[in-house]
Parts: sequence; C-alpha cells; structure tokens
Amino acid sequence: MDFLSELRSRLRSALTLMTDTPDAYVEMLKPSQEVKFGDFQANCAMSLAKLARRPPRDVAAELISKLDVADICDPPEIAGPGFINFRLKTERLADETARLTRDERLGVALVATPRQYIVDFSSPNVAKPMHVGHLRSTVIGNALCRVLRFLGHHVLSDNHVGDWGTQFGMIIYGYKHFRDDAAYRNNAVPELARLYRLVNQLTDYHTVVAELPPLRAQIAAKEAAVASARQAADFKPTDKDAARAAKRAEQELSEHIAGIESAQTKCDLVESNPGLKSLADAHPRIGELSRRETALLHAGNIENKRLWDEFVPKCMQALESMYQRFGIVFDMSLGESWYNPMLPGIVEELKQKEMARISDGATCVFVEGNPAPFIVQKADGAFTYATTDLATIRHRVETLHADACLYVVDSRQSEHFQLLFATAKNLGYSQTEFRHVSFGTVLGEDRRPIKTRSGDSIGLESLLDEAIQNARKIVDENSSHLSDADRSNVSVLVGMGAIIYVDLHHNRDSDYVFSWDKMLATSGDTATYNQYAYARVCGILRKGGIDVAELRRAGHAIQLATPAERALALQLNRFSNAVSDVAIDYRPNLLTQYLFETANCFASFFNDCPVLSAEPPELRASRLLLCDATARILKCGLDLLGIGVVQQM
RNA sequence: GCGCCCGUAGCUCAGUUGGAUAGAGCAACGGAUUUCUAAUCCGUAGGUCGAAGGUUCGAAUCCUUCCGGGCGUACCA
Repeated sequence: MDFLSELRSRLRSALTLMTDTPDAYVEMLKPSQEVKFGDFQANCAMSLAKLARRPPRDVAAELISKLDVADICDPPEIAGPGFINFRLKTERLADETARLTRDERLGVALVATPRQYIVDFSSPNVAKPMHVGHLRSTVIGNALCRVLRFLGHHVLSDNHVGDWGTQFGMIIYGYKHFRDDAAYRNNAVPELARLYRLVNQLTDYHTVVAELPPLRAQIAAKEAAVASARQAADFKPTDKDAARAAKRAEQELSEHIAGIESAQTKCDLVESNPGLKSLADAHPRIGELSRRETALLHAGNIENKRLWDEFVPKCMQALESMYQRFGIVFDMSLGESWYNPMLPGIVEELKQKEMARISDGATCVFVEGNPAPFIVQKADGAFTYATTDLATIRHRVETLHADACLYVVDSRQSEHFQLLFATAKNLGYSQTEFRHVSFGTVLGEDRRPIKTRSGDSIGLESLLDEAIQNARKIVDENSSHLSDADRSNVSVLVGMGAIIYVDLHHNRDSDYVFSWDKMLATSGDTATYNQYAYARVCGILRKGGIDVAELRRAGHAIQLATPAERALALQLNRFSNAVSDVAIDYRPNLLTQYLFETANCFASFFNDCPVLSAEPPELRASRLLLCDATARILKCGLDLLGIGVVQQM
C-alpha cells in the first residue's frame, strides 16, 4: 500500500463532510519533515479554519473525529497552531513492508490511464562533436523516458538530429576545398568535424575583419555618452534615472569593448597562423559560398545530396557509439532532414489560415502577446527550425498520436518553444500537452559556460574517458580484492554514474558549476555512495549464501524494533511516491534525492543492525528481507536514472 | 528598451500548490568499528534566505520597489 495515497484518500472522505472543495486540502497532507512530527503531517486545518473563522485547533479536532485511520495510524495528534501529525502503526508498517519485499514492482503501481509520450532529447548536430552542453539533454531525457515507461506510459524517444542546417553547407564547402583524403578515409567523422571548425573559423574571420573598423569607430561616441551621462548623474546625485542611465552607458561601453576584444582574438588566431591566413585570403567569400552550398542541398542538388548521403550515416554511427556508453537506445532518430518534404505545406497552410504574413521579406507568425516574430520562411526562401518543429509536431500528433510531447532542451530556447506551442495550438493541436522541459547551462568554475583552457567546449568523449580513468585510480586504491577485469568494469560504472548523477541531482532549471572534483567525488551525495550501498547489501547476501528467491517466497514477517529498521522500512515504502513525483513535473532530481536518503537509511541500519549474526532466526530473516528490498530499490532507482550497479566494488 | 530566469552556510546545491527551530553534500573540528565492504556511521560549528516594504494565524516561497547577476530578443539551431 502507498501510505501517502491511502491517508489522503481517508482524509478526503473526512473533508467532504466539512467542505465542498476537499481536493486542495487533501494535497496538504505530506510526509513529515522531521521525525519528531511523526511520519506524515496534514496542514489543512489552518486553512479551513481561516474560511470558517474558527480556531484552527478546533477544526483539527473536528477533522480528526471524522477521520477513520485507526487501522493505519496511532491516534493523530494536534500540534502547534493546528498541524495534525500521523504516526503509522509499526505493525502495519511492518506488514506493508513485508508485502513490498515480495512485490516485483516494489510498490510502484502502473498508471491507470497510460499516455503516449514523445520525448525529444539529446538532438546533437551531426558532424559537430558532442560536448558537455549535450550532456544534460541526453541524461535528463533518458531518465525521463525510463521513469515514464516504468510507470506504464507509452514512450517514444526521438533524437531530433540536426542534419539539415547551415552547418552542413560549411562541411560541404570544407570537403570540396580543404579535405585531407587520407584522414577522411582513415576516420571520416573527426575529419568532417575539423572541416566544420575550419570553415566556421574562416567565416568568422571575414565577418570580424569587416566589423572591427566600425566597431572601433564607435568607441569614441560611446565614451562620450558615458562621460555625459556620468556628468549628468554627478550633477544631480538624487536623480535615480540619471544614475541608471550612466550605469547603462558604462555597461554598454564595457560590453562593446569586450566584443571588440573577442573579435580581435578571432582575428589574431587566424593572422598569427600563416597557413590559416593564406587560406582565409584565398577564400574571401567563404561565408556566402557555404550558405549557397546549404541552399543547393535543400534544392536537391545532386552532388551535395550525394555528399550528404555519404556523410550522415558515418556521423550517425559515431553518435551511436556515444549513446552506447550511456546505454541509450532511441526509438527514432528522425532528423530535421526527414521533415523537409513537409515544410512548404506547413507554410502554405499558415498562409491560408491567415496565421502568417510577410514582414521584412520573411514569412512570420505573430502570436498574441508576443512582439517577436516566429519566422517560418526566411526572405531568401529557406525554411527555419521553426518550420521543421511545426512539421515535427504534425507528425507526432497525427501519425504517432502523441498525448504529450516533451522537449528536453536548453532553457535559452524558451521563447522559441513558447511561440512554437502557441502556433501549434492555433493550428488545432490543442489536445496534446506540449512541454519544454528546460534546463540550465553547465558553467565552468569561472561561472561562464564551460570551456577548456584553449577556449573550446569540453568534448563529451574525453569527459567520459577522464571520469572513468579517475574512477579507476580510486578503484585501485580501494578494491585490491577484485580482479583486473572486475576493476575495469567497476571503473566504467562508477565513472559514468558519477557524471550522470551529478547532472541529474541538480534541479534541472538551475545552471550549475561543473567541477572535476565533484564529478570524481566518491563520498557524500554521489552515484558512488548509492552504488556502494548496493554493493554492501550484495556483500551480506553473498556472505550469507542467501537464496533471495527463496527468501522472498518464504513469507517471513518484518520486525521493526529499532529506529534504524523502522526508518529504513518507511523509506522503502516511499519509493512509489518518489518515482511518480518525477513524472509530475519531469524532475529527476527528486529521485536522486530519494535514493540518497534511502542509501543513507541503509548505511545507518548497516551500522546499527547486524544481519547475518542476528538472533533469533526470525529477526535475521526480517533483516535479510529489508536488505534485499533495499538493494532492489537502489538498483531499480539507479537504473531509472540510467546508472548501473555492481555486486562488488 | 522589452521578455524570461536567478540571488539560501566558506564552497556546490536542495527546499514539492505558503507551514513548525530554513536542510544536504564538500571543506573544518570532535567522536565511533579487534563484527556483514571505513568509498561508512554519529556529532559540533557554520544563515539578517540580496535589500526594503506589503499580503496573513504563518513568507526563502505570493505582491511591489530597489540592488546585483545570467539569458533571450528578425531571418543560426
């Protein structure tokens, strides 16, 4: 039994006798924050009292008198201004725990009405190596898919690969002019990535060279603006607007200077390298020409389409090997290119329905309450990701029959999704839940988006390798009892687990500061801590030579005489709440938090309660069952997050 | 200018539709096991929840203003 749901349902029965709107009050029953307040607390008496203009403790007393929970709890207590505290009867908790230890699903019920979810995540661009920025989407999306599936929903994971955008023209241009045939034959993807970076750099160079003189010319004007604004502010120190204007002017100036510096850096990088400089000089129109390659590709140019057909499978294969390391298998990888044939129809329909109009040459949808345009066709006729995303929605709703579409994408794109969803609704897709599951940026220790010393983003591949390598050092220090092969295996799971867990344990909305120390930490709130707890349970079962199938079948009772045992049992019974909480607002960190608390309860139990040497045999059996259930919940919960476990470490 | 987000312990972060004395981890300090994995456990210390008002039985949470920071803002995705 799920105690929380059961208590809430009992509370609802009592509340219907006192109010017409019990639902809001039912939600106010939740797990207690502190042990001394019991196991659960209801905070609704105060709110009810306000409406009824009665003393809250009286209302609490009346509520208790109407509440039938005697079979589950000790008599509820009124505390403070009118809290109602519930403490489960220990025998009842023990009975339910015994049931849990035999339950294949560990108390997690299947949802009554499964929905069809489409989860769009990871979505890298092909031929650009994956970097830390792709980590969050990949890891969060995977965890959500697993949790939703476990709850009984139908889930289709979709990798909406960027295989059709502007970067492809750059690659084609690079391939045509700069390719190293030997390198390409030897390993195509790194060579394509090199070509992309090269073309990008040369394009930037020409842009920047053109921009620098006017930017420089503006400095004097900006400085003058600062001086006069500052003077005005100093002249009238009480005028806040003047002070603000001065500050804004200063800010503008410093941003301007920073812009020039960064442009200068890009410039210097090319000019200090004679090889690059001569390439740049030889390709003055590289930006324009690589855009043309993109346009040719989209227009069906045979040569470019042939190159595309050649490049994409190679790139997809490289991505695939990355996903294998995470244990991720996508149900679909329908890239942007897949929707290409649908794009003209989308724009046509928007025009017919008079939702789109031409503005500055571009075809735009304007959404009420938002001045920003949603550009579905550029002035040059090219479509944008807005168009592609609309086509994607059409496919997901009409063909895949989605009830809910989740987009696990960087929070910086929130405005895009706001416009996209509003447009989709106006197109008639109003029965589907569209949700931008946004997440914050991974920052470096300087609090800027993470970079290596050379200024590049850290590659995902090297991040994983380094984590595993570091895990190996720690494993070697701690686990001399393991064979070399086992140590390798443990290192992979510990290293990968560390990275995945660090990411998931943050609230997804927050930016977080990446640090190697945290990634590699093996104590405290980490994947390793959870994996270690799991391995310790396995150690007990192994040393005792326990046949767990037999143990579960035997029908032993659970005994909860000590605080550590009771706390652990209560925690195990909350697993189903933790899993379903993740699905409410798509927040995996609620599960990492639960698992850490569970592992922590187990560690205390492990310290206080001997298992194998426990007497009498009934107590030993009870503790063994608690161990077994703990292990299964840790394994299951970590698996839902995409993190593996080992029996020995 | 407009829009969105953020400001919680020395550091990194939780804090579920407003609830009891604001919680973890790391770092610091002090304890625990001749026992099933010490990658552990228990404890101490550390806070004006950016500031000021307001709403009410009750505010880190809701409202207003201000300060500080990030991001987005027309043809990149």
